[in-house]
Amino acid sequence: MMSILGDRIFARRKSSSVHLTKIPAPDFDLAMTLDSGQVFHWEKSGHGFVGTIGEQAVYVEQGRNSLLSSCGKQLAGHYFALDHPLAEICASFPNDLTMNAARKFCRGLRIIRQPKWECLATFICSSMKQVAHIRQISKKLRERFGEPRNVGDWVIHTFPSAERIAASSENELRKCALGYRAKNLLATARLIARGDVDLEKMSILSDVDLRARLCELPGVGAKVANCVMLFAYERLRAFPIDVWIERVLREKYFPRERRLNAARLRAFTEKYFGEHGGYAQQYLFHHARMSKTKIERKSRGFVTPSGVR
DNA sequence: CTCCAGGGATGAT
DNA sequence: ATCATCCATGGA
Repeated sequence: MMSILGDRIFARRKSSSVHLTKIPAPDFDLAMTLDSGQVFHWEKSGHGFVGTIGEQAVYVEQGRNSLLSSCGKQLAGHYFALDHPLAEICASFPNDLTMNAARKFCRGLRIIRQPKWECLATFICSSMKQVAHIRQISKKLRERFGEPRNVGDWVIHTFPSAERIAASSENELRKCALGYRAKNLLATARLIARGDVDLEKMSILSDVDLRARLCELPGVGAKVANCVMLFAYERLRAFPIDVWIERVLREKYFPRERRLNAARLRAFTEKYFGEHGGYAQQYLFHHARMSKTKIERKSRGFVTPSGVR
């Protein structure tokens, strides 16, 4: 109760005490981008969000056709991919009812450029977890193992390095609500900390080779590999298929179609959604997720009270 | 309370 | 090569 009130006052003071630079950003929706399930650590604060870009703490806020940022234009512009030709990208999506609805709903959503280790580690923790849970895990990892940084009156934490995680223990990681994922995160962190795997050098690999190399890491399968390729390696063709996307594909693109395995779904998505398939996937994912939670909220008011039984 | 979640590794057909 | 099970956790 006290902390909630304190946070609000804090936020207002912070947003007025930090100097913001204005970056032209037509066709950009900050809130949609940060709430679309591609990045999990940004927190609402005042009229904007507080988070980290790499090692730096940053406050960002939506402006009129612009992005207001406490950090340099270069850093924020690159992170939020303001240079992506969004109109062209959206125009490359297939022209069908499902895709058109998602494209309209997600206007201004951009695939951002995340640090590779941070993105990989977060998605290793994402398996069989709801977005809200992933946010909690990310926060706990940062608060326990990351380094504090200041922005305005706020203190937030960087995402811990692979070396720091590697120096931890499975038991310690499990305190961050990781469950069985702790072992995988620790094993992958150790491979990277030891130098057996160099995420930066893997940038030169082709899509096929990069995916294969990522899948060699403990806790990384096709889905997580595609997320990391899309969100950290700027492979805009990578098409992660999770439970939400699979549901959309089956219901909208293969209604009443038995015998649909992972291989056939993958073959379809690769040829149908094209060179920016990852972008299309993110639009479909966010639209489906927002639509369902809205329906659930709406129907809840009409449901008979629980406890009747 | 039950249900389910941005899955992956493993072992059985 | 496909398919079934198990794995921890907590918000809805």
